[in-house]
Amino acid sequence: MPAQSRKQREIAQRHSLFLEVGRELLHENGFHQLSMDQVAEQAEYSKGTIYQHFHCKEEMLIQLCIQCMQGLLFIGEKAATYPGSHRERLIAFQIAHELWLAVEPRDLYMLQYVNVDGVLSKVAESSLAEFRQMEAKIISLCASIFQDAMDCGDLPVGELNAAELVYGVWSMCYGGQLLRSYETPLAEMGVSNPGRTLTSLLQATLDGLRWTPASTPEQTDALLLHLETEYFTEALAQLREGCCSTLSRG
Amino acid sequence: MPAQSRKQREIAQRHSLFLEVGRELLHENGFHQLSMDQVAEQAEYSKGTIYQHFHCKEEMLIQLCIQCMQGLLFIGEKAATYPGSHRERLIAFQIAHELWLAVEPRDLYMLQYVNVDGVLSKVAESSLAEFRQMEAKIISLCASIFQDAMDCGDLPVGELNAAELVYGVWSMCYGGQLLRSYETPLAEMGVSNPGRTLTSLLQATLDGLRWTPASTPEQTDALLLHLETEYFTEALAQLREGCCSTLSRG
DNA sequence: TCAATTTTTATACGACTCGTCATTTTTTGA
DNA sequence: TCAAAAAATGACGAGTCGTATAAAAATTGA
Repeated sequence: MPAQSRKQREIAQRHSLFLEVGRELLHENGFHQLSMDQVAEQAEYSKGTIYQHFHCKEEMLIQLCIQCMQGLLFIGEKAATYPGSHRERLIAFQIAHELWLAVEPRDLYMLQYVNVDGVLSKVAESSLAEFRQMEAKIISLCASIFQDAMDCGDLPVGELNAAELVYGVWSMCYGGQLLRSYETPLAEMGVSNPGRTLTSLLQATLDGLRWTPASTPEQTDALLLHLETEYFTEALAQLREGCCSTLSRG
Repeated sequence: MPAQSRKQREIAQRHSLFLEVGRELLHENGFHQLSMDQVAEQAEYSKGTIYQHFHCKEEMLIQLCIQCMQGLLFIGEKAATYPGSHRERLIAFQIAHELWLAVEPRDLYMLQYVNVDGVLSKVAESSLAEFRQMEAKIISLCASIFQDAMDCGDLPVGELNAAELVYGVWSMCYGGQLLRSYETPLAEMGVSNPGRTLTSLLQATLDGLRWTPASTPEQTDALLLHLETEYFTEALAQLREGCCSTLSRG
């Protein structure tokens, strides 16, 4: 007895197809301009069929976001198990975030859409729960790095607890990526490499928190090089493949 | 000869009325749900008249954003002239940002809407120019604090230039406020006072950058108290008034 | 094999929105 | 007062979402 019948497999495949088409159209035109009729046409199914899979446009969006966050969680887990100091793990986590977004920068828009205009109030309860769960997992993954560093004494316990530190780092990463996605001319301002800027600033913050050992620019450069060209390459390749294979082409 | 004729004054007043009505409806329902028919009805004018003032919905949004940023610039200038150390000025700048948003938290949504869905590509060129100019002014205001601190030796010149430091701080403030505006349960996570968390983290970052004198939690508390209950009170009152007086009631 | 039943797909439709433009109303100036 | 100019109006076309009904296809059972 197969785990899924032929019919069920077909339905699941269609679901993936719709998501993939939706993702592409969303990237091209934005959420507001995304039309369900267009998705139907492009996927070569009727609108009624689409609405059997997603009871509203917002539901489609949140499912795309969940996919998106699964990718982030995947590479975040890789970062959290980096074989090095706790400090290196935290930097790896930030870099993971950077690299993940670099795979498909337009995904960032999805995460913005989903948080405005009452989108979350329209989606299915189960989808919202899954979304929140993904969020919580990523947060706790990051928090565990801080907590471990405190437990082993690398990071002295100060004013802020692990959750607060996560909030701060997350703010900086997320805000930094949003600002880059906006059309504000950062380069003209004098910010030539925003990702590297955030890493340096994060290192400064960790120094300020008295996280030992302190950082040097040379060490940071070496770590970044290693992470970007070696440690994460396989995970990134999987991520890229995962992105496209949701269509289950071929 | 009056600077403006009666007619011109009437038109300007109507313009303000439309913006005010638009702002309220935007706050209530979000940008996508904001209907120009509704604005027309609420303002007791016809839609055609509205469209004489704003050639599209997006144009209305960006004008609201410009108003919004004028408020931020106003209180930011107050922060940048805080009579204290450069370091205190920078903290004042962050607090100004916090207090400004506290006056009308829903304004943050506007600043998000305007940066997605190709809104900026639909607005009048002059509006976009004004928007960018406001942005640039706020950025350079913040950059000047960093630059002054470097010039006088309080902040050693390191890896990052003033613009890059602004980018980092701005990322943290903006990202932090967005995360708060989302419905993610920060309090449950363990972040009881996000604003204070960011200030502490900013202080840690400045410590890490070797900005002298170093901070202590007690000094920070005292500074915050002074800023929130004394230094900014008048500016905030003006901001609140400005918010409502755009309608030019009475 | 073939009719009855169930499931799946397609599409016409109502309700709503944006932005336009011909028509109506108001204002201006002789 | 009254004609010309300016401004305000709202019906309209085009396009969207989500639904509900009709058509088609697949499955069943004899």
